[in-house]
Amino acid sequence: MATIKDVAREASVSVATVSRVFSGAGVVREVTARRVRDVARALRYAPHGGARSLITRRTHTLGVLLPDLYGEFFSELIHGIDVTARREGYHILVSRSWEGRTEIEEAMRAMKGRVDGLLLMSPDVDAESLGNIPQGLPVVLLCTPAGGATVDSIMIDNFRGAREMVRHLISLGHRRIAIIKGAAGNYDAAERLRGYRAALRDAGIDLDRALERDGDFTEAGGYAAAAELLSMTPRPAAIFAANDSMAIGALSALRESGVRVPDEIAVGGFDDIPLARYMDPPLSSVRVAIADIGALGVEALLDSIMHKNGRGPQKKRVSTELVVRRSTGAPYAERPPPNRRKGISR
Amino acid sequence: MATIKDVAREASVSVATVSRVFSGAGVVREVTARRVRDVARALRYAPHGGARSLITRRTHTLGVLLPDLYGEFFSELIHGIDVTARREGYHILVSRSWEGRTEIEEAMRAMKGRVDGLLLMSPDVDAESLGNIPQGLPVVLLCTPAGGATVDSIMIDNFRGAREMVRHLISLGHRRIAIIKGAAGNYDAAERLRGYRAALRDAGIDLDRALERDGDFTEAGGYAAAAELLSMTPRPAAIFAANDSMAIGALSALRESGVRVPDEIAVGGFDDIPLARYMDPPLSSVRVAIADIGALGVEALLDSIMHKNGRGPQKKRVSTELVVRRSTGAPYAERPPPNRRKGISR
DNA sequence: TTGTATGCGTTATCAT
DNA sequence: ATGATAACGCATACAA
Repeated sequence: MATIKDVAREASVSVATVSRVFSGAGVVREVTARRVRDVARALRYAPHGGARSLITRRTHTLGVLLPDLYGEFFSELIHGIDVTARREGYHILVSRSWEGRTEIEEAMRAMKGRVDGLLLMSPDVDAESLGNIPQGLPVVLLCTPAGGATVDSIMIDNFRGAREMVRHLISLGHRRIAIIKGAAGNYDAAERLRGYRAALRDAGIDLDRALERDGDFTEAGGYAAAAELLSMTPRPAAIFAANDSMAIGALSALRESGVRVPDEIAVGGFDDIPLARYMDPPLSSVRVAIADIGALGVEALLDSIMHKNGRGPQKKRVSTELVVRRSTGAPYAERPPPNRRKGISR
Repeated sequence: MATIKDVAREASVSVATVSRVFSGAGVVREVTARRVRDVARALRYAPHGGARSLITRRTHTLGVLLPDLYGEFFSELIHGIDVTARREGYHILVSRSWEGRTEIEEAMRAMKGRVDGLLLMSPDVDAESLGNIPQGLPVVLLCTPAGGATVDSIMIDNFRGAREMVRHLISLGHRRIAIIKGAAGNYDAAERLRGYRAALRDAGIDLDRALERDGDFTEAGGYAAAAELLSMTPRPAAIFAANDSMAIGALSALRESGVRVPDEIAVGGFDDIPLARYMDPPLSSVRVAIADIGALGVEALLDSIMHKNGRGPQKKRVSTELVVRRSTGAPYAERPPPNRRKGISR
């Protein structure tokens, strides 16, 4: 593995000159630079990133710690991160965070000296573990309640989104509106529940705890909760699921019971994953600009890296948009337009 | 940002001792180790990964160069890579490869000294650009035709998969079977076309170039190609799309024209993306264990990293499995079972 | 325009 | 069991 010394020797120059050729800094006579480059190519030399960053104190890499990498949400999120980071000349070092605080802190430490900053999303992180981050490592939290910690964060406007969906359900004339809640202890889930309740209260509808069913963000959970709701008398007139996966599970349960959607029961979800518009009937949902979360996170992190000296913690919030489809009675069938996204094979 | 020296000074030991405590190598008296760890915690010290790898010559990081990060295919692929890498104690440094050879080579050089090996997937790479990789950097190719290059590679068994799907179509009694081809110049696409032709030839059916339509792996492309096929007389009895996205586009076109599937025209896809079973009718496809591609790639790469000295290039091939659903006349409706995958929100 | 020398934070070698 | 010190590969201040 050729080093800068090998190139210097072969090209009959000093290592400083080789360095200048590759780093772009300083001035080198064109003919010299040319000779250096030729030798480098012949030797298949490339500067050693680790060594370089040791002295420049810049890795041009962003650490990304996520709870999982699976499914459409994370695909979209990573895409948003990647595009933005890339535009600024940064690579991304991805890692799923491990379970529990200890492991997350370990993962964060492992990134020390390999990244210039950290994008962190984890249900298990709190202010105290944030206090254990290697000092001087900028961090931006993604969809992670800051818990009083003084770091930047990007959140989804869950409250407004949920409230808007439930208001929409109310505007359709429904009053017995059920919710299938998200995972217990989850921040987004709690906020969506809060939005649901606020909408009902604003409309002067009494809250009914029997209409608030537990869920876990999975299809199976939505299926089970919907089955329970069907056995109630009177049945709810509408169901708001705290995410689309659960709404899809609920749709399955309703279909199996022969309940027509939206005629007998209206169903709304949250997130607007691509699958939503393919459902039968197409699922109304609350669209979240997931990629924006990543993009905003990167921007905040880069900003934090540049202006290390305090700039108070910045909290940003990505907004949502109600998407009405047939499952809540949109008058016309929405035909999924041909999707311009590239196919799976490349 | 505390360094090993700071810790050594505060704990009244030498840097060597601190190093031993954190690297686990060598022996340190328990009481000493304890003192060192306490000081380290107080100083929020963590070893600097870059400096460490400079001398150990190990980064415990795998570079992943992909053409894109978008959609279900890459989500699944990265997941497979991540799980396997993680199990072996490796992080992954992800980057979309840039357009064209020059940029890819640049991206590969940028990884020098930051990763122990490279997982590379790119339509633009050839034997020559592989020759420009920083010397001594192990590489494994993913779904990338090796072009005579002497490196490890993991491929999909496109040929067998396509042949099996077309044989299935033939077994249904169809003889006029059309194909919507994948992107021009794409290796997987070419292999799937080859499988299609082989199946027809084996059955003694003459090839008809008019039944081989151009496609590009997108829904829109599938839609357009299907529309063209519908205008032919006589119409084809079945359509094999070289991936599911195009099959989904084709399904849209058929539905708009009021053509019943599978009664009037049968439709099969390739890849078996999650969406396939949600189609109406559910789409028959060729399942590819995408995550396995990533897993096998990581294993091959790790093996290559360990046994640097030649071991000839290894070529592996992940197999496929025909999944018959209603779009090619599976007798009963397959109801999507509740999906246990986690929801989009976490 | 180019070369020399120093240091980045760590581990490894060799003493003690 | 612990310490002193030389690498690791590179960038940069300073000298020439």
